[in-house]
Amino acid sequence: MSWPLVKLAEVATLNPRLPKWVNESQEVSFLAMASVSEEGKILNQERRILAETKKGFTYFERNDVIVAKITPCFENGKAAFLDRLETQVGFGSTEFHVLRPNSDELDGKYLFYLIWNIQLRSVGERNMTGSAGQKRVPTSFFKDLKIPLPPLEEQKRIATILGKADDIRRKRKQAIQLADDFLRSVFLEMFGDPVTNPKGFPIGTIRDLVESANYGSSGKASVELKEFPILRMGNITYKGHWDFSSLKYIDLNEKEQQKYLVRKGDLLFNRTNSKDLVGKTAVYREDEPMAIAGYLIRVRTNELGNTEYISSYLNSKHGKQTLLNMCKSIVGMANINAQEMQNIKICIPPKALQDKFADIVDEVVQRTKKMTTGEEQLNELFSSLSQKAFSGQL
DNA sequence: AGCCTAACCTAGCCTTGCAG
DNA sequence: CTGCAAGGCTAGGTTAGGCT
Repeated sequence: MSWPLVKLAEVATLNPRLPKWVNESQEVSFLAMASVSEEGKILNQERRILAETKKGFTYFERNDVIVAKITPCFENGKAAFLDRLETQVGFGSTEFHVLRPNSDELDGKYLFYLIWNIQLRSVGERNMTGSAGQKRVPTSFFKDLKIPLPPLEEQKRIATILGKADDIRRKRKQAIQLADDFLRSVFLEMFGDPVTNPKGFPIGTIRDLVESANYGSSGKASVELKEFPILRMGNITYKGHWDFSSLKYIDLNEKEQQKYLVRKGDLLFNRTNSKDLVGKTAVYREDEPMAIAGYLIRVRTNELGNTEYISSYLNSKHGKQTLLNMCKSIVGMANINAQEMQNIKICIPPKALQDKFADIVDEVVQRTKKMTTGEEQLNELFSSLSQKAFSGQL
């Protein structure tokens, strides 16, 4: 059975105008673009008095659906169903479209999942208008959008099923976060707080643990497929994880391969970035070799150190603070060179203890990897579930 | 006249290439 | 090796011009 297709404009109001009854002294929730997550959630609701809200901001109400219109927020899935809006009336970025379902015909949560599904598939992309760098989805896209419209009760059923699938997906994400927290507490338990060094380990510098610290290749990275993927600063996340989603490539001769390839267990350090992001650190844990760009430093340890220990140290709260303090008084951009990085003070626990910690990290990482692939499968499941739901096969 | 939208502008941050 | 300038990208602010 497939549902009748109806123009969205017939069952919802698009970008409604501010009604007269709204009072200037009234308190409203304010949602900037950044307060809506790509998971379709509201992150924080700022409270403002309406009179202080500058003219031109977008008006919406509780139970509306808002969708980012500007690229890339649209493609990234910035949208939300405002059932938890803390005030009846809200304002937000001008880059939102507001969709207000007619309550007797269209369920808000159903509409949200429908729109979100379209967003994540970027069906709207070809309808975007504007200059190359600044594209937006025009209102006409939503006005003319034909949506499948089952009876209200059926819409609610579909929204509930999709909501549950979405919850499972989110819980999986939380589990991955928990693994992170777990490793942090294992670190603390094994080595103590690095500030107070309660276990009385000898204190040295990272240099004491390092065999070599080399810069990467300054060769130009190419989007086209070449012999080796090349890791750039964006591939290391702030938390010290890997994001291989946008790789570039490079060819290397034999000599360069020695210098610029990373292997399992190498530590990588981002030496140039903004103040907050300089010093992003992660351990490379893949089997196949990759190259590194010039603004990354490849660190290999000697018989006293394990890269997992150093990485966890630099990714700890204290480590992050240390890095931040090192690049003080530099505006806009910060550098920490290979020497300065090796000057960082660190406790030196026995190698066996560091190795034991690395084994635990390894085990947790392997398990998390399985969960991450599970996460991808869940994303696909959710996606195909949505397809089925909206075509009347659920 | 007032409203709305597409187009344009900009600040601030992030990346990258490259000179010394 | 290293620091830095240039340029790109994103979110969000402003404006011109068309429509009612």
